[in-house]
Amino acid sequence: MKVDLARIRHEAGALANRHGLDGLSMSDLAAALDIRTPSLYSHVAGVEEVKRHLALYGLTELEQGAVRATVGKSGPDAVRALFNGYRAFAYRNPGVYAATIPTPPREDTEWRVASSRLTQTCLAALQGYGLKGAEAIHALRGLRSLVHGFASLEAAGAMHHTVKRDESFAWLVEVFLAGLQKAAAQAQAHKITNDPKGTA
Amino acid sequence: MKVDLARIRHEAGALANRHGLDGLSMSDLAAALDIRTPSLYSHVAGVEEVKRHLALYGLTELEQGAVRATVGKSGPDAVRALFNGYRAFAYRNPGVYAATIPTPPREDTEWRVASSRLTQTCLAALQGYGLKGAEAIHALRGLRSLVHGFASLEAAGAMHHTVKRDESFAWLVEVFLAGLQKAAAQAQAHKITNDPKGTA
DNA sequence: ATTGAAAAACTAATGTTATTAGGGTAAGAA
DNA sequence: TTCTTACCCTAATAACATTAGTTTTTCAAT
Repeated sequence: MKVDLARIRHEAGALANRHGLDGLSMSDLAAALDIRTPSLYSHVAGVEEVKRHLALYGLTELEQGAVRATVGKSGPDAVRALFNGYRAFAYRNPGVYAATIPTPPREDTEWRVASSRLTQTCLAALQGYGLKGAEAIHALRGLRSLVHGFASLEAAGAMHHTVKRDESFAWLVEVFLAGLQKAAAQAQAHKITNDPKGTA
Repeated sequence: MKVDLARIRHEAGALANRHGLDGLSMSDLAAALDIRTPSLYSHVAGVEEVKRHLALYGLTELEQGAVRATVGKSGPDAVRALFNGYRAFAYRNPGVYAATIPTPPREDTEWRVASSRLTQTCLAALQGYGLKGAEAIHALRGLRSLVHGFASLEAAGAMHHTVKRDESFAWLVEVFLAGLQKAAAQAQAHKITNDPKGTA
């Protein structure tokens, strides 16, 4: 069968999901594509580039999923939907998800763009809370820390009681939303205090 | 110089912190100890066992740090101190910290004990909120997800604006505490509703 | 249809790492 | 002092990534 980038990405993703991102090898990938290992180098420069393609794919999927999940929603509903979609993707594609974590190198514009698109979409989902400047960054980082932490502990097998994992995630999301609410209210109060007529 | 387990652990930790846990190799470790690679096998069974020792060390440090940080504190103060200590350790020892994440195999009692000791200490720090059953587990998982998520994104270089990282972490901790507070209050309310005289 | 260049496959070789096998040395207990 | 054990060594094997160099396939232009 024809070997192209799409198929490489697909098989690499499947392998990474099965054996872990670190367990992904050029040998296994070549075998899955039914060619010899060195032949892979006609298509990709090396294992790093394979992982880079996985990262691009994962970031795009996450971003599109986030858009689909949050469209037409706002406030807590949007954030909840974002959380659930994000976690579901990470849970179903642990290897691909892991590839999205490293920070792209400065010179890799394509990767950086994909990464920042996801960031923008997450920020958009938080819009309803009206957080400004540093607060918005804090919220964004909090959101990412929360999903990433939960998803990677889940993937590491740290959470035994299968039944309650969804419940725990939902609980944590609500905790976050409550805190977010409070932060938004305080920010609002400050603004009114400092600029009562909202003319700033 | 004499080679023993303590020195192996020490050098392995240093290497893992410098080059990442995955970058830790038997070759580098042997070189750091000034012996040939195969000689390492007189002391440890392989790279897996080296990582296991790192995990044991990391779990112990985290637990002792948590105890030291929270002693004499309760409620939000205890949880805040736990968060800060946990993150500080992960930040200063990214390689060792990464070793503490995988779930120990069923048969490895020592590792499992170290792991569950840390869990118990975290639970103890949350005691003040009086959460019962599933709620307590949710809170515990939430706490771990937050620190782990934040610490590993931080280690991955995901958070650029250096200045504000501490601020973001503090913000996230406060969000969690606010949510915890609310959850505790609701749990209390339910208890009173269902068993007004508290005789259950 | 034929040819000629580019793409993509192959074999062979190099270097790195983990690990095992087997042999020598030095230190400490009998 | 001798013997045993612990610890070091060299040599060898196997898995992997990658490079070099060659052949085959493909496909577009004649």
